Amino acid sequence: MATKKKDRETCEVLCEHPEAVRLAKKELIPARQAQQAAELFKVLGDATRVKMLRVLTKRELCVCDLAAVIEMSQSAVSHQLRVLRGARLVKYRRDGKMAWYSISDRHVSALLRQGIEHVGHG
Amino acid sequence: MATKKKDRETCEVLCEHPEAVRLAKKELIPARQAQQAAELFKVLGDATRVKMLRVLTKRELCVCDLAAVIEMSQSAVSHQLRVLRGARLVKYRRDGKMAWYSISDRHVSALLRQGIEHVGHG
DNA sequence: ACTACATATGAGCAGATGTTCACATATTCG
DNA sequence: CGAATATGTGAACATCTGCTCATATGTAGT
Repeated sequence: MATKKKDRETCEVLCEHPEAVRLAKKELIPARQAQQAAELFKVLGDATRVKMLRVLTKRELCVCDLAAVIEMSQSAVSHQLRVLRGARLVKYRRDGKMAWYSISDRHVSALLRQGIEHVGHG
Repeated sequence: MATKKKDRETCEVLCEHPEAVRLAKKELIPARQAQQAAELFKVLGDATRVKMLRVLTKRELCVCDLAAVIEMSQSAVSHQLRVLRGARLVKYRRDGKMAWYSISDRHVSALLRQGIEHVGHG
């Protein structure tokens, strides 16, 4: 915060296309929304979490099984599940000692799939 | 690297659901593909870049104008454009002193829109 | 109660990230 | 050429991230 300077006006004044700037500014996404979207993408922006989410798209798994599948320590997986839970990308269900996780909803798996497909044919 | 330990076997052996693990492992996304998808999402995982891409979805802009629109220094914007260019998320066109940028293709804007929409109604 | 097991979490650390600052490059105009 | 302008980039810096390790929490069975 407190990063807003008036220095920007220098640029605005010097810019070749004040009209384009004015129009683009009106279409600019609100900072809060950009931040939220960025945070969503940031959570998806880790190979471990991508693998986890991909697996959880297909089937519900407990923490230990998930750790075995992606070949990471239980601790690491648990930490990442916390992140995924915080972003509401996974569903959580407790059954005795076990904690079962699965993908949160169709939007999440669609977003994930779209990202994977985008690099897949590249 | 070199983080692969045989400790994992402990977990695999102890796990309650070896069958589920075996099946899930077969469906597991290749590490390379997960890494690429994660890198794509990582690039989208920054509020400044989200704002930039959003603006560039609507119209082509030069660096200076883009800096004015999102109220960031020209240098910061240029650095981020380098990242976006590296990920092939933006198109680049040079015209004299100016460099014009716009969104790369429909897939990118779709992915971006989907992320923004996902947080938008939350 | 105690033990065994599944999961969660805090500290610490190495590596990545995003901004600023200073300067380099490149193009246009006089 | 030299000055002005637009953009690109390296270094330094503070901050964030994801892992490991140790330990805490919670649950089931004896």
